[in-house]
Amino acid sequence: MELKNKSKGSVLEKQKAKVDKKSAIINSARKLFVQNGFGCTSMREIAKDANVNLAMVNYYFKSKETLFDIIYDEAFENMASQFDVKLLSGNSVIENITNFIESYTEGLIKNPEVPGFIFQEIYKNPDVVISRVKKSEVAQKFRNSFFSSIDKEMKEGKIRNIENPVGLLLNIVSMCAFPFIGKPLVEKVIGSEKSEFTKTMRARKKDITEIFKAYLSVK
Amino acid sequence: MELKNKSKGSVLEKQKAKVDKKSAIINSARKLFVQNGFGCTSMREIAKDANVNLAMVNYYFKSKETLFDIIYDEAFENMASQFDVKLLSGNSVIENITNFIESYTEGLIKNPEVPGFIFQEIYKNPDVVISRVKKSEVAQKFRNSFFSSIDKEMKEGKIRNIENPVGLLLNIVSMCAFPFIGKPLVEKVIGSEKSEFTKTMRARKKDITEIFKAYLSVK
DNA sequence: GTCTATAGCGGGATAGAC
DNA sequence: GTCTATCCCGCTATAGAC
Repeated sequence: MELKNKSKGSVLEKQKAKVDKKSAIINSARKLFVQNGFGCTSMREIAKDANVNLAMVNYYFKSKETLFDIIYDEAFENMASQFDVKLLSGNSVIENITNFIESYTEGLIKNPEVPGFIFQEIYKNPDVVISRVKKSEVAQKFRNSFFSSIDKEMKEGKIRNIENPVGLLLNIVSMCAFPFIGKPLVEKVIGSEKSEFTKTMRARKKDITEIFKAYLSVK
Repeated sequence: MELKNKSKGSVLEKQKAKVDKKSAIINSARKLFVQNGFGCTSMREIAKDANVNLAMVNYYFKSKETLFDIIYDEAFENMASQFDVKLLSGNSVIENITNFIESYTEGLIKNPEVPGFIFQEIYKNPDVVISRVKKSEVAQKFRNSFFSSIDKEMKEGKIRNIENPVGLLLNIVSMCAFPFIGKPLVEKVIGSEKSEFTKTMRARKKDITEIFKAYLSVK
């Protein structure tokens, strides 16, 4: 009779197993939390999806909240990493806007489920999102560059008069992010092709940039 | 000794109580479903909030799903009722867009929680939303009017060339609806004043209209 | 119609053997 | 580290007394 042999491996094998299980849990948690939100995802589901014993999930991550926070943090990291030096190299309002739309859209294409995920949880804790954005150095630098370039070019008469620069930024973000929040819906409307969504979002970059170019150029 | 007297009223009183309880349940259900979504709202919470025995909720509404469907339907009705004849009276692209932004924004101001609510549940069942929009007669008529006016004015050279009219409509909807989906966030950013949000959203109507006027006029 | 009580399930978390 | 078994809780829904 052969007995269960699972705990007979070397120390090295155990460590490897540890890493594998941890990341398997993370992967399943990400998938399920993003899909169904915090409230509609159970630890049992996560364990099953990760092919791991339920007790292991609590062993590695202490609680459901802890695990969720890791996934939520990760989502922000993924988006933030998209905003790099390129974003800060704009020398005019139009350049700033063009760079932003480019970076933001490509970030969303790489993480299409992130906005929906973040907004799903926004109602419970809006402050988490705000503090995250405030912490981001790139976001701060971009804001400063964006608003001061608007100020400057308005005085020079290069662009139209903008009464509410924050509103302008909100409008740009709206156009970029909205289709991703409503992705399941937009996909249905566009058609069944899988790659179609990405293609459409990529094409939108030009359109959105064009809209704001036209708007700003009217004096 | 005075006994409990609750079931001693006349038939008329009972009917009144029935209506009161029913609507109390509906009101609490709306509040909680909209706030927390289907998964994170319990029948116990609803009953407690409505000051009604738990069994009564099932007695009147059979199941949680049934109750939720009523609230979801209601949300669509509220938005749809906003799109009336005014919306269909546009004789040009600009008029159509102006009317749409006006109607849609005012509808959202009256039901600010609706977009967040609908989007919260979109991931589970996008088809529900699509079939609802397709059913709406006003929406269909507006679409036809909108697209044919674009076609006409493009040929006449009155507006710029629009390669993707659906995308244009998506952009308009994006700008109008996005701040409402992120309302808790936007409110924090704008400031603590309660009426400030509505004021800001109302002011945006002019800005958004202006953006598309500028965009369309560039040949 | 109204309530209490409870069936029956699934949730998060942990104790304790190995 | 790993697993089983279990605690204790809250959930939806309903049976059944009044």
